[in-house]
Amino acid sequence: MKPTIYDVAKEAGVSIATVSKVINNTGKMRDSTRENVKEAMLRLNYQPSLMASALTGKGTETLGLLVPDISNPFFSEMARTIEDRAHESGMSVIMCSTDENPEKEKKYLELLQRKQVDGFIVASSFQDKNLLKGLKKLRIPLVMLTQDDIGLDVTSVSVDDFKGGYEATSHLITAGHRNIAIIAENANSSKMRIYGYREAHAEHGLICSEENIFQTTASITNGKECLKEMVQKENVPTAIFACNDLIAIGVIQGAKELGLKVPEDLSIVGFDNTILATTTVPALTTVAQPITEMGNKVVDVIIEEIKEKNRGKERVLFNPQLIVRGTTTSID
Amino acid sequence: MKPTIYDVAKEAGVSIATVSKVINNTGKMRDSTRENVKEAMLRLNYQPSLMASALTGKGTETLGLLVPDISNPFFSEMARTIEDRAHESGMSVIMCSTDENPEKEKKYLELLQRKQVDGFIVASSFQDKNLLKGLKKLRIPLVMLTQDDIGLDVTSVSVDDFKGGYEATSHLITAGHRNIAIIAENANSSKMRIYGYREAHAEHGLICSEENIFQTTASITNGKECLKEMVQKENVPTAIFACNDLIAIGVIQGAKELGLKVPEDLSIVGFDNTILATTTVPALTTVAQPITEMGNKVVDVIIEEIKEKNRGKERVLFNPQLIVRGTTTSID
DNA sequence: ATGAAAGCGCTAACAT
DNA sequence: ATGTTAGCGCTTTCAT
Repeated sequence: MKPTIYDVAKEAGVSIATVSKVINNTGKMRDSTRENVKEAMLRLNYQPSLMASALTGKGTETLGLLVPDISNPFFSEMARTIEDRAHESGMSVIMCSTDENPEKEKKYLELLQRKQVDGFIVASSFQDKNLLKGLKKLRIPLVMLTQDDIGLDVTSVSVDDFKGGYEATSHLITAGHRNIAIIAENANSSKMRIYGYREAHAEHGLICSEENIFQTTASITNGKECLKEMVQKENVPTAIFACNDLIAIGVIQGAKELGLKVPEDLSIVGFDNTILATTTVPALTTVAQPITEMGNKVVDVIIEEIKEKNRGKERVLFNPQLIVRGTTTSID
Repeated sequence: MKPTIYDVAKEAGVSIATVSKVINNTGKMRDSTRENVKEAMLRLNYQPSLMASALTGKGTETLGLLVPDISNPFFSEMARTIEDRAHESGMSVIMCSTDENPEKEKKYLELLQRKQVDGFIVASSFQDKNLLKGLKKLRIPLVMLTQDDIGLDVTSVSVDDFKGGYEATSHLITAGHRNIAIIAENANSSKMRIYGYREAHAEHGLICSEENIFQTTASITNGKECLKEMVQKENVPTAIFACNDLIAIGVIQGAKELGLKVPEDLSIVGFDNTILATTTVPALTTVAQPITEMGNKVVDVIIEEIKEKNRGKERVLFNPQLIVRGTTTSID
């Protein structure tokens, strides 16, 4: 059997209370006692049970991370930095992929609550905001990542989507493009990117046709489909701003299949700057989210909230950065 | 406060034992009682605490997954299928990236033990086998994924690396290549792939020069470096078998920088068939691991082991499949 | 400085 | 069919 606090107490010839104190580094006692107990722990290879201590009201030292899909490079890269930062504070992370499916969202949220995670990080899109309200009501720490909801009074860490959309589009407009399509996701972040897209047009005195605004869910296939749809409608833009790298790659591949040259016939800008943006040829011009900074920040923030339950809610906005690579060029 | 089993008992007018029985669907009781209790649970929005039940000896319904790096698409894709399959059995997954660093391996192993995970899945390379032996000694369920160690009597799920290496190399040899380099990882799986590479040479009556065998760790940069090294040594092969997609992509990019045309000047075969293999141009010829099947299997197996602790250890081998795409061509 | 004991929310053996 | 009760391994208050 694994040794318990009782075994250690016996081994060290003290009471379990004393052992508990050395485990938690609390209370006062003779140095020799402390050493004595420590040695006993070592001898028995004792590991305090987190279950038991969690039961007494202490935390589980576990974070719940809800993402749409961990196999999407954007989220796996984000997850990696979250994992590392969390471990620095002795926290581990349980990850769940929701597929943006409200049933799964509910299921995982409940599951993680039963596991008594100390806090939740909810990334990019959560369909059922009421579930989140439920968490708030129970005063369970929650931070939203890469999304924020005006209706929900919750701390959030995201990139400035408006600015990102604006810069991507401006880049294209400046390069001479006048017929620019945008392929967005059905997410709040995309909504802001669309506004940025509009703003860029407005600022240059251009009007943007509603027909150039497409919505889909993030995947290579859908990106490809979208482009084909444009071609069928015989309204092929000279440039496309895809609201994430996955879609952008779909567009690149679709272009290839359709015999369109990138960037000569079609310029493409992505969003996220995942590893995928560096593996295409030509490499993808994209709007980078500072994934590492954001991941670190979101962990810092959730840990803060766990420590002092009702802190003022902040909304942290990071700056996106346009990274010009090979998929965009000027025309005329 | 969150309702406890006592609250439910009071609400339903029964004892906590009865409530416990309906939670676990055990014991016998009047249907009306069961219904009555269920309604009480609903009314209070009661969620049984997994902490408490874990403390009484039941499992935590949590799996520990150790991978080298969750941000590597191969592992994130694998993690995704593991997560899904685990959830089907009501298990969640805590993921940890070890970076193949023995310190981290140790740290995470201990951490997860303290969290009392019901079992471990250890993927691709674990430096310190002794740690694993420790687990075995404590009779903690453990399954190795994408690696197996002859010395360790442990269940494993992997792809047939020998066969994979053999097929990748045969494909190249059949295409007329005679100077084929292999870039391997410092892992056991790569060892078998190298043997497959040798076997293919032998079978065709070819000798393979030791100078053509390179070892590195998986990353795009390292792939690039390796190719440059070859060029410096002025021994540029006509084909390279990279032991994973990441390295293969590095080689592709390196080739581009060096002015080598793929596949005309240099054929390249990867391994894994991750999403990355589909985003390069030309798309990467690679050896596919059946990620979904493997992920499902490894979960099934670990759950079996959790159920009946000492089962016969099995070694499951999946078939790799060569997927010919654009980075290989015949010469002469 | 150290220890005794109550309790955290649950399970399971044993009573009733 | 239902309830009583003794743990599970730990924290924490209150004594000593």
